[in-house]
Amino acid sequence: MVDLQPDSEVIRNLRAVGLRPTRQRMALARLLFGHGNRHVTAESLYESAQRGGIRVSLATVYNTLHQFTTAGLLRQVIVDSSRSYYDTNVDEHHHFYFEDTGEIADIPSDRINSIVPTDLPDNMELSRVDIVVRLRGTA
Amino acid sequence: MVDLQPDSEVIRNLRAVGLRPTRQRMALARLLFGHGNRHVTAESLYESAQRGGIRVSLATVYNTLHQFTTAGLLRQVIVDSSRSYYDTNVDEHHHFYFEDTGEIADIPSDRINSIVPTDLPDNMELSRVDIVVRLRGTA
DNA sequence: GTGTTTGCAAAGTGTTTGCAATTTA
DNA sequence: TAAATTGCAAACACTTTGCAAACAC
Repeated sequence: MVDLQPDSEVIRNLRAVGLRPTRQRMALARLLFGHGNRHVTAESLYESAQRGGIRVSLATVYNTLHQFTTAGLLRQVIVDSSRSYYDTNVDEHHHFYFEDTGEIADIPSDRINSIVPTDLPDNMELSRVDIVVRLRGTA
Repeated sequence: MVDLQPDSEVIRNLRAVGLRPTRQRMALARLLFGHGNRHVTAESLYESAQRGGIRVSLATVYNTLHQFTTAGLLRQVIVDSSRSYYDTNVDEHHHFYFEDTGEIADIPSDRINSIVPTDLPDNMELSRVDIVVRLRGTA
């Protein structure tokens, strides 16, 4: 698996959002943004890092996920009341959540025209559709 | 505030789902189902109980929420990745989630015809709409 | 009386934080 | 070298669990 992002680009992207390009942040940025969309938890990203031989603490993974989210590089996905998931796709879109495995997949936009999609992944049945309209007080 | 449910009815309803009508379960059932729809967390229900002079432990509140959910009397609402909310309305419907206060309100069904409701509560603005299509493996 | 349920306290899980050591600019 | 970042371990919030005492039937 080739990593197409040169250091300079990763550095530039981090600087662009006001974050110092430390070894840990660069490595995590590569894992997250180097190969298409990902859906991660702190734990899963930490494991990816370990497998990739990246020395980084779990605390730093948590901090980095928050910083990237605040910077708009990641978006939190709420599908489980006991774990936080993060999505590298920050565009407006929705998700399949596989209850059995805890995995998440983007719903292709052409399938979400009706709220309840009729075209589900193979061997999967609908558990339920959750729609949460999140509000905040006006300024 | 009058409690319209006679003991016999609460007992019958609990028995109907295979749960012994203990003092704690009856009292929690009254709190939950006695006065229209409620959206609770373990902590909020525990506080309601305390305010109402009901002696029940937090552990029992957790256990009871699970039992009621398994029995189909409650439904879990996933809006926060660190707390579990339960809704006494188990019919298909959706929610407003007030990020500032952590409160939940049902979305009146006539407002959810378009995915993004145009008619929001006063002084509230849209943070975002989360749609999660929850799937499980076929049998 | 027998099996179920409760309450407590301890343990568990995911997450955050204080702070000294390290790294970046 | 000044400020930001890291990693560790301790602290945290929420939730679950083991087990003896209390309760329901």
